[in-house]
Amino acid sequence: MEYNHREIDQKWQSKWAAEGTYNAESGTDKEKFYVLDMFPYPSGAGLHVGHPLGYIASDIFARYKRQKGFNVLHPMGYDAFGLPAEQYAIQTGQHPEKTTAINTERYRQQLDNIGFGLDWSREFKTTDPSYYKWTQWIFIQLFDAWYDHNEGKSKHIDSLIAHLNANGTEGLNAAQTEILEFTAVEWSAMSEAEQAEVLLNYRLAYRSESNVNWCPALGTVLANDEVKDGLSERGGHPVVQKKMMQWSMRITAFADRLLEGLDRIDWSTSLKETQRNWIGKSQGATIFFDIDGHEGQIEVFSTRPDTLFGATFVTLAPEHELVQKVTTEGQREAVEAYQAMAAARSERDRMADTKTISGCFTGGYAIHPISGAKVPIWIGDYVLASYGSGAVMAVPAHDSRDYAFAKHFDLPIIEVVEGGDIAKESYDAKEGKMINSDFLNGMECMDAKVKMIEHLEGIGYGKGATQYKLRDAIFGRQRYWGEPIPVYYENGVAKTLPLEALPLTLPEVDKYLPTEDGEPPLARAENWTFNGHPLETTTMPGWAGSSWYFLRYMDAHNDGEFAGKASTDYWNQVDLYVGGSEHATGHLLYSRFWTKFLFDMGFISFDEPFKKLVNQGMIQGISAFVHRINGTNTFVSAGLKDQYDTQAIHADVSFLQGDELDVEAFKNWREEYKNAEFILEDGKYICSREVEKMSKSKFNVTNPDDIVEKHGADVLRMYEMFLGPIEQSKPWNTQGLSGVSGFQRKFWKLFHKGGSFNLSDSPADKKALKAVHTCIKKVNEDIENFSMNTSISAFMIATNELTDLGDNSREALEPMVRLIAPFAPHLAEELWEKLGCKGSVNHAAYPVHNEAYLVEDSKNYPISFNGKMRFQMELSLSLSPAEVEAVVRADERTAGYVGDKQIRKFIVVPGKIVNIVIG
RNA sequence: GCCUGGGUGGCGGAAUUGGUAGACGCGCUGGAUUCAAAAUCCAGUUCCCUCGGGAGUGCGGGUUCGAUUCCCGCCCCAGGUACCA
Repeated sequence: MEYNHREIDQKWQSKWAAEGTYNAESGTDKEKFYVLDMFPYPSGAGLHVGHPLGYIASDIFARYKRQKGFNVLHPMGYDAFGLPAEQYAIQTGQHPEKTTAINTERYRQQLDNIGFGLDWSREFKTTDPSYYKWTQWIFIQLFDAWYDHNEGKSKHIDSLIAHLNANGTEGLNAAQTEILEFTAVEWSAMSEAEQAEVLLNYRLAYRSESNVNWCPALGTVLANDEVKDGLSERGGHPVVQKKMMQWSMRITAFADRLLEGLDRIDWSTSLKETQRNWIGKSQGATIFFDIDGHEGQIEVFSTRPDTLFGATFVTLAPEHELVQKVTTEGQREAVEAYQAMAAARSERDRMADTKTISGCFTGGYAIHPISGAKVPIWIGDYVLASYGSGAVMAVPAHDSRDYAFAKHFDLPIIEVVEGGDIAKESYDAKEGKMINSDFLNGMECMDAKVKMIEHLEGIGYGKGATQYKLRDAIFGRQRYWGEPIPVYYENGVAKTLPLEALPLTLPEVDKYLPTEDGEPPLARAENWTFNGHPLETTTMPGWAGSSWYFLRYMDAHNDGEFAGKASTDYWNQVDLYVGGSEHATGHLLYSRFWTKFLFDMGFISFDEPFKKLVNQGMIQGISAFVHRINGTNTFVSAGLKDQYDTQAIHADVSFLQGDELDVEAFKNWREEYKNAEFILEDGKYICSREVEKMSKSKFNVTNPDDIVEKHGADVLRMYEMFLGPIEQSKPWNTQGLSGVSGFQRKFWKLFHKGGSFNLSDSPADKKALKAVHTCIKKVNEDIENFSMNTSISAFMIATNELTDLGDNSREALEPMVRLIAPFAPHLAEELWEKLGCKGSVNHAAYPVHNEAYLVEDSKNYPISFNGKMRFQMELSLSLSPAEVEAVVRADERTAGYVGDKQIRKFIVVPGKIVNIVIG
């Protein structure tokens, strides 16, 4: 009886859907388990075999947990706002909502084909107004909040207003855009507009004039994580710096907590490290230099205040506000020329070219805060205006950039930490004894750092300080296809919409492009106002909707709250989150930020969203190339291509049988190849192969639908797992499927001895039970460790052994059905039904191994003979070393001699193995 | 440059705390079955070799009775990040 995968897949998928087999239970006293996949952006290209890899792994885990008796939440939805749908809309005039609906439909079909155990009753798209109503609501909560560093948490803006009313800024320790100081009286005297302006300085969602990454080609601003190497992540267009009025999120207020939280979650070290680098905490000191002949001071930040005695000049960023003041008449022309040049260089040029040293002397001098020496003030574009105070004290002996600068402009270099050879290069290491440093001499430099900070604080010329690389996140986008920001402007003052007015839905526009005078597309909408006041025209970035979606699944249809407290308390953190590591500095950081905020405000009771995170690797495609001889329409087989001058062209992998090209199929592919000639080797045309990213444009895509159609969903599921460790990237190879397909057939045959379903009720063979329980043990361990690839091997081994033994007892085979259910749910359901068992196998208890079936008889065997002879004995696990020795002595062969050789030594590993060295 | 991860057959990849390296699968070779092919089944498959063995987990050392595993020094690959003071 053959396994008909088409019929069986169909039968169970409909049944699951009809019965809601995978819907999470409500009002249960079972322990919960929340498994989540990073929801997809439904692109027009549909899914390829790489996309479901993580979904399959999480599905196996979720099914396993369900069988272990947990109430499992495993939902799915779509992250549907974003650029591709909008760009398509710009080109075709079609509303992005329509494109999104079509793509979503396609994704759903493809996902259903694979037989995922998902709770579709909680499905939503981030573009649903019923969802983004609450994204907008969260924005309003952020607008109505500030961050109190004294208490280390976010608080409602009313508490800040109360503080300002009573004390002004006295005693205030808030996260802020710029440092403000005023009294309660001054505060009260301000107009409403002035007060609103001041409050924006503290709000967690705020509007300010700031330097942004502007992408002219896309016509929008981008967040730091959306820019790679000075180009936009999407499209690869150049990005320039520009000052603009912008909505931002004060994520920097949470920098320390975002770092600290990493210690409490189970993520990969590399991912945590990526986030730590991105946050970029440095501890050091702020140091003040008086300016020779002028009022005011230059503030610098240094992680090495211990080297202050080695500071021989000060460098300001070209844009630094003090440049104008310190520049002498004689240097003014040169300085202005340098500033102009630096301003003309784009961020990208500046980054690409870090070798060229450039700078200019201002003519002014700063006063060394301790020695009182005059040190020259330079400007140089190696100093970034946006980090720290935009000024550095240059210590060329112990900083490689300062060293290069000093060498280039012939500035003095003073060694203050022993250990390097400063004639050759700077000594940047943070170890060594201090020299040439007055009261620090002889100290270890890290001790000297502490001492110096104390000293500076004592004389009022500096204080300990911490800097972060992390910047506030730009939140507004000059685009159509995003959540409207729920803000209107009354006499120029930004105000948020009341809850009754939400959702603020996207208006209809005639075109999805900016207006002629550069306003965002929403400005095209007729009557884009609230109560007669103009509404904000920028929309939210792609990461807004994905920063809290895991909470919505807990209570997906709640119209009165983003999610009810009872639901969020029960489901709590996501226990297992599976997705790609490319979201390390975007989504995964922003959702941690929003979670901490919602926690502070008491809306949820946990402050880290994802307890355990697994990053799945990418499945690559193996592209095929044909080689066309330049200037001809003749193609030469791969083995002969070096004899010609050729160009490699992608050929569709579907034309290949192994590495051999189906020449006819290729000829019919495109008009230009119709009359192509082929130079064969051994009568075949062989293509060369290369592993690349799987992509439509490389013609190396495998569609999961085709695999499901040919081999069934279970084979696809098991093969994707069998491919290798989940975290690793690996190429897709369709050939390998036959192994898993053959396994499935063999497994099915175990239950169909003699052609029809046939199990014996006699007791199982002892060896069969051993094979089954070995498999149970291995699979349980593998799933817990998330290494499902070796589970498939374990299934294959057990199946081969059972086939060889010819055992078809119910006792041995019934547990195998429950065991394989998470991997091959359709197969398992079918067999479960044939076994006459009640209910879905997906709710049947997961098998637990019985140690008694696994015990080996102890045995002795020689492992090698190499000058000395060694015996290795496997003994009972419970023996002490002394007992082991007794056993060995009792053994005839080891009673002092083995043959004519005397025992030299026992090496006893307690509890397991004894080695006996003989010689 | 810095941080993180990783180098095992023709390929994907296995190897508790150090204990017979190469499980499982693909591919390949030979055989059975077949008019033939596909499918299926059986046997073999790390490399070298004089068929008795010898070498072998990126390279060079070390610890150990014993190292893919632990330590030291290199090389290479992948990802992240980059004038962040």
